[in-house]
Amino acid sequence: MPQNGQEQLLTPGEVAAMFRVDPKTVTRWATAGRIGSIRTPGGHRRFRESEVRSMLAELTSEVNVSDDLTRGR
Amino acid sequence: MPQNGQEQLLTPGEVAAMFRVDPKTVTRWATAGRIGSIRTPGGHRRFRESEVRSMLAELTSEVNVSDDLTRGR
DNA sequence: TACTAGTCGGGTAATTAGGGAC
DNA sequence: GTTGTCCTAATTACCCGACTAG
Repeated sequence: MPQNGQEQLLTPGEVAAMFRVDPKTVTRWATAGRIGSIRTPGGHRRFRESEVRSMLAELTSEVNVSDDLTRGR
Repeated sequence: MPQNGQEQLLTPGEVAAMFRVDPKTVTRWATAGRIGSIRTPGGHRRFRESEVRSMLAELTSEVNVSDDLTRGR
Protein backbone atom coordinates (compact mmCIF):
# COMPACT_ATOMS: atom_id res chain seq x y z
CA MET A 1 0.00 0.00 0.00
CA PRO A 2 1.37 3.32 -0.98
CA GLN A 3 2.04 5.88 1.63
CA ASN A 4 -0.76 8.30 2.03
CA GLY A 5 1.09 11.46 2.80
CA GLN A 6 0.11 12.88 -0.52
CA GLU A 7 -2.20 15.69 -1.38
CA GLN A 8 -5.56 14.98 -2.89
CA LEU A 9 -5.98 16.68 -6.24
CA LEU A 10 -9.10 17.83 -8.06
CA THR A 11 -9.83 18.25 -11.74
CA PRO A 12 -11.01 21.59 -13.13
CA GLY A 13 -14.47 20.15 -13.62
CA GLU A 14 -14.75 19.16 -9.97
CA VAL A 15 -13.59 22.55 -8.75
CA ALA A 16 -16.04 24.18 -11.15
CA ALA A 17 -18.81 22.04 -9.72
CA MET A 18 -17.88 23.06 -6.17
CA PHE A 19 -18.09 26.74 -6.98
CA ARG A 20 -20.97 26.28 -9.39
CA VAL A 21 -19.12 28.02 -12.18
CA ASP A 22 -17.84 27.11 -15.61
CA PRO A 23 -14.57 25.12 -15.85
CA LYS A 24 -13.28 27.94 -18.00
CA THR A 25 -13.64 30.25 -15.05
CA VAL A 26 -11.50 27.98 -12.92
CA THR A 27 -8.89 28.05 -15.66
CA ARG A 28 -8.95 31.83 -15.54
CA TRP A 29 -8.42 31.78 -11.79
CA ALA A 30 -5.39 29.57 -12.29
CA THR A 31 -4.05 31.78 -15.06
CA ALA A 32 -4.52 34.86 -12.92
CA GLY A 33 -2.64 33.21 -10.08
CA ARG A 34 -5.55 33.29 -7.69
CA ILE A 35 -5.40 29.57 -7.11
CA GLY A 36 -2.47 27.19 -7.06
CA SER A 37 -2.32 24.67 -9.88
CA ILE A 38 -0.38 21.55 -10.75
CA ARG A 39 0.07 20.82 -14.42
CA THR A 40 0.27 17.36 -15.87
CA PRO A 41 2.99 16.78 -18.48
CA GLY A 42 0.18 17.08 -21.02
CA GLY A 43 -0.75 20.56 -19.88
CA HIS A 44 -3.93 19.80 -17.97
CA ARG A 45 -4.37 21.32 -14.51
CA ARG A 46 -5.01 19.75 -11.14
CA PHE A 47 -5.87 21.63 -7.97
CA ARG A 48 -5.22 20.87 -4.33
CA GLU A 49 -8.35 19.86 -2.56
CA SER A 50 -7.27 21.45 0.72
CA GLU A 51 -6.58 24.74 -0.97
CA VAL A 52 -9.90 24.71 -2.79
CA ARG A 53 -11.82 23.85 0.33
CA SER A 54 -10.10 26.45 2.45
CA MET A 55 -10.77 29.02 -0.22
CA LEU A 56 -14.36 27.94 -0.41
CA ALA A 57 -14.68 28.22 3.34
CA GLU A 58 -12.91 31.52 3.41
CA LEU A 59 -15.26 33.07 0.92
CA THR A 60 -18.32 31.62 2.58
CA SER A 61 -20.29 33.89 4.84
CA GLU A 62 -22.58 32.14 7.24
CA VAL A 63 -25.75 33.66 8.51
CA ASN A 64 -25.36 32.35 11.99
CA VAL A 65 -23.45 29.73 13.87
CA SER A 66 -25.63 27.91 16.30
CA ASP A 67 -23.41 25.26 17.78
CA ASP A 68 -20.50 23.08 16.89
CA LEU A 69 -21.38 23.03 13.24
CA THR A 70 -18.09 24.71 12.71
CA ARG A 71 -15.74 21.82 12.66
CA GLY A 72 -13.13 23.11 10.29
CA ARG A 73 -12.10 26.18 12.19
CA MET B 1 11.24 -0.08 4.44
CA PRO B 2 13.04 -1.36 1.47
CA GLN B 3 16.65 -1.14 0.59
CA ASN B 4 18.40 2.10 1.07
CA GLY B 5 20.91 3.50 -1.27
CA GLN B 6 18.98 2.16 -4.20
CA GLU B 7 16.56 4.26 -6.18
CA GLN B 8 12.93 3.86 -5.25
CA LEU B 9 10.77 2.69 -8.11
CA LEU B 10 7.09 3.49 -8.49
CA THR B 11 4.39 1.62 -10.33
CA PRO B 12 2.22 3.35 -12.92
CA GLY B 13 -0.66 3.32 -10.45
CA GLU B 14 1.32 5.21 -7.82
CA VAL B 15 2.51 7.82 -10.29
CA ALA B 16 -1.06 8.15 -11.54
CA ALA B 17 -2.23 8.78 -7.97
CA MET B 18 0.34 11.55 -7.57
CA PHE B 19 -0.91 13.40 -10.64
CA ARG B 20 -4.55 12.44 -10.19
CA VAL B 21 -4.66 10.80 -13.62
CA ASP B 22 -5.36 7.39 -15.03
CA PRO B 23 -2.53 4.82 -14.94
CA LYS B 24 -3.00 4.59 -18.68
CA THR B 25 -2.05 8.23 -18.97
CA VAL B 26 1.23 7.60 -17.20
CA THR B 27 1.90 4.83 -19.68
CA ARG B 28 1.27 7.32 -22.47
CA TRP B 29 3.78 9.73 -20.93
CA ALA B 30 6.38 6.98 -20.94
CA THR B 31 5.58 6.09 -24.54
CA ALA B 32 5.85 9.72 -25.58
CA GLY B 33 9.20 9.99 -23.82
CA ARG B 34 8.01 12.66 -21.37
CA ILE B 35 9.10 10.52 -18.44
CA GLY B 36 11.85 7.98 -18.04
CA SER B 37 10.71 4.40 -17.62
CA ILE B 38 12.27 1.11 -16.64
CA ARG B 39 10.78 -2.03 -18.12
CA THR B 40 10.53 -5.29 -16.29
CA PRO B 41 11.33 -8.48 -18.18
CA GLY B 42 7.58 -8.95 -18.53
CA GLY B 43 7.04 -5.57 -20.16
CA HIS B 44 5.64 -3.65 -17.19
CA ARG B 45 6.96 -0.17 -16.46
CA ARG B 46 8.53 1.26 -13.31
CA PHE B 47 9.37 4.91 -12.70
CA ARG B 48 12.03 6.59 -10.61
CA GLU B 49 10.58 8.33 -7.60
CA SER B 50 13.11 11.17 -7.69
CA GLU B 51 12.30 11.90 -11.30
CA VAL B 52 8.58 11.86 -10.69
CA ARG B 53 8.88 14.11 -7.64
CA SER B 54 11.10 16.64 -9.37
CA MET B 55 8.70 16.72 -12.30
CA LEU B 56 5.77 17.19 -9.97
CA ALA B 57 7.54 20.03 -8.22
CA GLU B 58 8.51 21.58 -11.52
CA LEU B 59 4.93 21.68 -12.75
CA THR B 60 3.55 23.01 -9.49
CA SER B 61 2.82 26.70 -9.20
CA GLU B 62 1.95 28.15 -5.86
CA VAL B 63 -0.37 31.03 -5.32
CA ASN B 64 1.00 34.44 -4.73
CA VAL B 65 -0.07 34.97 -1.16
CA SER B 66 -0.94 38.57 -0.91
CA ASP B 67 -1.96 40.12 2.34
CA ASP B 68 -5.26 41.42 1.10
CA LEU B 69 -6.92 38.10 1.57
CA THR B 70 -8.78 39.67 4.40
CA ARG B 71 -11.55 40.48 2.06
CA GLY B 72 -11.12 44.16 2.57
CA ARG B 73 -10.77 44.68 -1.12
C1' DT C 1 -0.52 -24.82 -10.25
C1' DA C 2 -3.68 -21.41 -8.69
C1' DC C 3 -4.83 -16.90 -6.95
C1' DT C 4 -5.58 -11.43 -6.69
C1' DA C 5 -4.31 -7.16 -8.16
C1' DG C 6 -2.13 -4.51 -11.38
C1' DT C 7 -0.59 -3.45 -16.08
C1' DC C 8 -0.15 -4.29 -20.46
C1' DG C 9 -2.30 -3.41 -25.61
C1' DG C 10 -5.87 -1.05 -28.72
C1' DG C 11 -10.14 1.68 -29.51
C1' DT C 12 -13.68 5.11 -28.47
C1' DA C 13 -16.05 8.92 -25.60
C1' DA C 14 -15.35 12.84 -22.51
C1' DT C 15 -12.56 16.83 -20.65
C1' DT C 16 -9.45 20.35 -21.05
C1' DA C 17 -6.51 24.11 -23.09
C1' DG C 18 -6.12 28.08 -25.71
C1' DG C 19 -7.59 31.96 -28.37
C1' DG C 20 -10.99 35.36 -29.40
C1' DA C 21 -15.32 37.99 -29.31
C1' DC C 22 -19.50 39.40 -27.18
C1' DG D 1 -13.61 43.75 -13.98
C1' DT D 2 -15.84 39.11 -14.09
C1' DT D 3 -18.34 35.34 -16.18
C1' DG D 4 -20.45 32.29 -19.83
C1' DT D 5 -20.39 30.61 -24.60
C1' DC D 6 -18.31 29.73 -29.35
C1' DC D 7 -14.52 27.09 -31.95
C1' DT D 8 -10.46 23.60 -32.88
C1' DA D 9 -6.71 20.72 -31.29
C1' DA D 10 -4.72 18.15 -27.80
C1' DT D 11 -4.93 15.38 -23.74
C1' DT D 12 -7.15 12.35 -20.81
C1' DA D 13 -10.70 8.73 -19.17
C1' DC D 14 -13.21 4.47 -19.62
C1' DC D 15 -14.21 0.18 -22.29
C1' DC D 16 -12.47 -4.70 -23.37
C1' DG D 17 -9.51 -9.19 -23.23
C1' DA D 18 -4.92 -11.05 -22.20
C1' DC D 19 -0.67 -11.04 -19.71
C1' DT D 20 2.55 -10.06 -15.73
C1' DA D 21 3.97 -9.40 -10.63
C1' DG D 22 4.30 -11.32 -6.29
